[in-house]
Amino acid sequence: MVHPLEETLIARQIAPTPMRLLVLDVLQRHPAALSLADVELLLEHADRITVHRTLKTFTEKGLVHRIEDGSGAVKFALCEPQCTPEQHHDLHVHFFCTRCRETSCLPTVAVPTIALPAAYQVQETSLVMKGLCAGCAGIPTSIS
Amino acid sequence: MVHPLEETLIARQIAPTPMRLLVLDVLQRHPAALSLADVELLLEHADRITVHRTLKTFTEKGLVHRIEDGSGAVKFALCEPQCTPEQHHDLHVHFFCTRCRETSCLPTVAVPTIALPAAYQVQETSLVMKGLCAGCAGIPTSIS
DNA sequence: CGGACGATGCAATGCTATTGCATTGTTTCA
DNA sequence: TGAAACAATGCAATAGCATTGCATCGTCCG
Ligand SMILES: [Mn+2]
Ligand SMILES: [Mn+2]
Ligand SMILES: [Zn+2]
Ligand SMILES: [Zn+2]
Repeated sequence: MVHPLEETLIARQIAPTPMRLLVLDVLQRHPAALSLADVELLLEHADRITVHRTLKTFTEKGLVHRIEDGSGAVKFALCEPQCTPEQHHDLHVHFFCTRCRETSCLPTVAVPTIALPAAYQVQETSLVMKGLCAGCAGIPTSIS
Repeated sequence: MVHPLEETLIARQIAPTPMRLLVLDVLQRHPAALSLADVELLLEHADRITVHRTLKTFTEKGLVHRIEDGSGAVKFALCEPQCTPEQHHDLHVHFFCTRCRETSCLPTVAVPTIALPAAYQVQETSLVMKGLCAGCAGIPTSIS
């Protein structure tokens, strides 16, 4: 009997090393998407470069997807189980909160199909909405 | 009679300095969105920092909009005449070509309205599509 | 004239991402 | 088992973009 975290990695052809299990664990525990710096902070003594290469491997194997939210740092979030590197099944909208700077996947909000002039060959669509998240919406920006 | 470029700046409450006129001119001449480095290259002897602050001023005054295309560098493109810093009227899709790395505004392709769970307060929507542009679509990636 | 203000330009810094390279750990196979 | 082969790790260094600090310059009043 293998640990569930190990199974997840093995299913994606990723050798389950201690560091990778730690990174996967922290990704699973956190609802919001995490940047490289976030993971580094949450894994107190992890080397930044190793985490970077771990996230790169995860991305290449279809375990996580990259989110460019305009915050300056790329965020990472777990993919759906049926995702592969070639074919992603979690083509959803992402939300970036301008107050708490957290980025979330919105699995229930699919990216709509957009028709482009025929000359374009679309490979990928990224839809990021910015504003106040559920937690921040009720809080005024400052007490004045 | 004032020069048309000067009129454009004055209409946006921007003092028409020589540097600003040069940056506006290069933005008008180029169909694709330009990064800070692009403008710096096109304006041979311009100081990088001054161009940076010029683009920042233009953005704050509603003359240009920022495009985060995931290329690593923010791109800038002219807004429609009726845009203001508070209210943009050019909420269109942007296209990033993965081959020539050019980013274009698609003024004819509007960003669709996306319904989010009520708790979210949306301020802005960014929709970037990636693939091959009209010019690059016909060209194979390499001769093999 | 002289101060106030904005614009400019050089230097320095911050932040994120990435590469080089030596070391360590693990698997393979004779 | 033992050595080669390979993968993973960690430290150092570098690259690239963005931003800030600060002194200077120019212009516009008063
Ligand atoms: Mn997601
Ligand atoms: Mn645009
Ligand atoms: Zn928030
Ligand atoms: Zn192209």
